[in-house]
Amino acid sequence: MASADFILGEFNRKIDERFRLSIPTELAEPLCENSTDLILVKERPGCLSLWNSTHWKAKLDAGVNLVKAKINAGRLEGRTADVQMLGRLLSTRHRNVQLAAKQRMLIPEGFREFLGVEAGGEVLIVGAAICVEIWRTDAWLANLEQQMPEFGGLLDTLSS
Amino acid sequence: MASADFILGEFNRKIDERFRLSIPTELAEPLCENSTDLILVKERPGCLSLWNSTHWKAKLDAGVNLVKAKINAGRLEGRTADVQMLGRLLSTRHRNVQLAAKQRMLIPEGFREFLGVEAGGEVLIVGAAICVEIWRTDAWLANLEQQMPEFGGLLDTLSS
DNA sequence: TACTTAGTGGGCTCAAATCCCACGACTCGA
DNA sequence: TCGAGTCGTGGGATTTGAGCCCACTAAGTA
Repeated sequence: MASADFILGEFNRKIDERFRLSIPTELAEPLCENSTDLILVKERPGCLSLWNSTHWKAKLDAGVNLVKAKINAGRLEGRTADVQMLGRLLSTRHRNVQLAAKQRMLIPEGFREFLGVEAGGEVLIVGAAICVEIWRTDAWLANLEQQMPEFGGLLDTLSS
Repeated sequence: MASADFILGEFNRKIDERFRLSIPTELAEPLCENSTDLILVKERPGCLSLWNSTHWKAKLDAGVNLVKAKINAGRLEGRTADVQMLGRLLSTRHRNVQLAAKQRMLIPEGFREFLGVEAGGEVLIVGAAICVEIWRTDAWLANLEQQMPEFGGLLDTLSS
């Protein structure tokens, strides 16, 4: 990964009548270092994340290759169901999207329901260091309430 | 930290119809030693704090840079979710602001609700030794009531 | 009193965010 | 096969808000 800076910042945005969302320049720029190709991922109900596609591929391939190696080595014989589920998730969890002019992207069918925001609704766009997250407002608040107290400890753990 | 003096003093200020707030000269001067760049932080509901950006960076960057270094070294591969959470919290907790002419700053969207003061409302600006705090009046009073009795003991502990 | 300085209000401008419309591809049913 | 409706895409028009600047006022000072 480039020794890039963390992607940080918090913004309010409205979703179009046609489910388009414009990403603020501060976040779009570091995200699209080399291409306007992005990966949209279902994180949890009420939250999607956006990744630079090359970073994402690197991250994903590493994991997938490990699993493949294990399968080939016969080390997942008894775990067929788990492997199936992994495949299923790989299929549905993420998708390529493009940033069009004005940094606009279309939130595809399937991701709309997951995000849970109707056309014309509001979302929060948040920099999450290595990616950008799109939050339904109430999910964001609930999550924040829960995690804010952990902040100090988290920095300690990760940096130690 | 520079062997600067403590930043002290208490002032009433009005927040503009446009959410502008002018920082008293006594507090703004020591805060802006070298630049008009400041960091605005969400401390607790009803209270924001303002930091000299170089001091703040020193305080935070130490930890953050460690995390960055670990990421670049590939040592947090399995901890993506934690890194994301850290970034998310970094994004929402603080933001750069600038002091314009007359030491006026704009309280950004997101911090307004947190402070809980509507346009045209009153706040207290308080020097807190190493930073400046902006308080909603009632939050300030509640806090004061609770902490005042501890003052004597605190001075003893910190100075001994 | 005249002058200076700090705090506040408000006008102007520019850029960004949002609104809105038009076009073309595609689907579906008659 | 054709027309109507839907959806993705592009781009112009409008609005909103942040930054800049100036004017007014009140308080402190010579």
